[in-house]
Amino acid sequence: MKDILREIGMIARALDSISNIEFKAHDLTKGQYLYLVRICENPGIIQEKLAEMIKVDRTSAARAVEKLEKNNFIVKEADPDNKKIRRIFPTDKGSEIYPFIIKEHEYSNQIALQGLSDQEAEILAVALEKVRNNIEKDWESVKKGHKRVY
Amino acid sequence: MKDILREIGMIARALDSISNIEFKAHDLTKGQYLYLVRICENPGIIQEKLAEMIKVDRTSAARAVEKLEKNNFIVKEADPDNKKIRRIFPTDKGSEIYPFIIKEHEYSNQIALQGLSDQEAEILAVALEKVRNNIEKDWESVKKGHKRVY
DNA sequence: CATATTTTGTTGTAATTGCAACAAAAATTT
DNA sequence: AAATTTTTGTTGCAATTACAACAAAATATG
Repeated sequence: MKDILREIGMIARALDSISNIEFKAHDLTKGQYLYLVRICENPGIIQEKLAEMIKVDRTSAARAVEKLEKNNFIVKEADPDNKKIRRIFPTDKGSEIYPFIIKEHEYSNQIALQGLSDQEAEILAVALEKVRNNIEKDWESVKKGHKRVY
Repeated sequence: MKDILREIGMIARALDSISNIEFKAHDLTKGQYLYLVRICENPGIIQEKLAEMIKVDRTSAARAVEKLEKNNFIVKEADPDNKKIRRIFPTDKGSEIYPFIIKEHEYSNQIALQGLSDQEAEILAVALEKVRNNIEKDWESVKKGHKRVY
C-alpha cells in the first residue's frame, strides 16, 4: 500500500512554516492563524471545540487563545446559560486580519494544486476529507488513553 | 476552488499526535520518530538534508539529532573527505526501533485509507506527491526570505 | 435527588521549535 | 589564486507545545 502519511506530514509542515512567516507581518505569532480563522468563522465557539477542530491539545488551545486575547484579536465572553464555558469572538482587530489569512490560504491552495487536473483535485479533496474522518476517530481515542493494537 | 490545506493540516497534526503518544513506549520523545526513520533509511545523511526532507528548520533538526545521539539512537561520524559535514548513522538501538515505526505507520496508513477505493487511493497518493513538490518549492523560497505576492 | 461521570477550564513543568547571529569549511566567481 | 558566496554547523534566546494534575460546573446514572 502506498504511503500517504509522510507526504501529508511534509506538506503540512511546509505550509505551516510558510504561513507562520507570512503572518508575522500581521503580528500573529506561530500558530495563531489556525485559531483566529476558525474563531472568525465560528464566532461564539469555545476552547474545547477549537482544540478538537484544529487537532491540538486542549491546553495548547487554551494558551493560544489566551495570547490572542491578550493581544486583542479576540475576546472571551461569559455565557448567560452556562457558567462553565466562555464563548470566543473576534474583535474588530481580529476580524480585520481574516481576509488576509484567507488570501494567503487561497494562494497556497492554488500553488498546491498546480499541475493537477480539475478531476484529480476534486478526487483529492474528497479523499482527504475521508482520510481526516478516519484519522480523527483514532486521534480522539488515542488521546483519551486507548491503545491501538497492530 | 476546494480547500485542501486545512484537511491536510488537521490530518497531519492528528497523525503526529498519535505517533508521539505511541512512540513514547519506545523512549522516543516528541518528533524524534520523524528523524529516526529517515536516518535508518538514509544512513550517512547529514543534518541539513534531514531538515530539507522533513521540512523543519535547520536548527530544530540539529537539536533533534543531538538528542537522538545523546540517547544512543544514532551516531555522528566525521567524513573523511569533508571536514564540515558529519554523517549520521543509526546505532543498533536505533535500528531496532525502525520496524516498530514502520508498523505504526502502516497501521495508520491503512486506517487513513479506509473507505477509499484502490483507484481513489492511488490518485490520492500521486496527487499528494505533486502537491508536496509544488509546496516545497515555495517553502524553500520563503524560508530564504523571498516574499510571495498575492 | 443524590451520586458518579463527563465536560470545560486552569496552572505548573519540561520539552521541542525556530529565529538571529555567529563561525568555519567548501564551492563558486572574478 | 584571491575574493565572494554558499553550505553546514552551532549557540543563545523566546516562544509554543503538551502532559499531569487539579478544580468546578454540567450532565448522566442509579
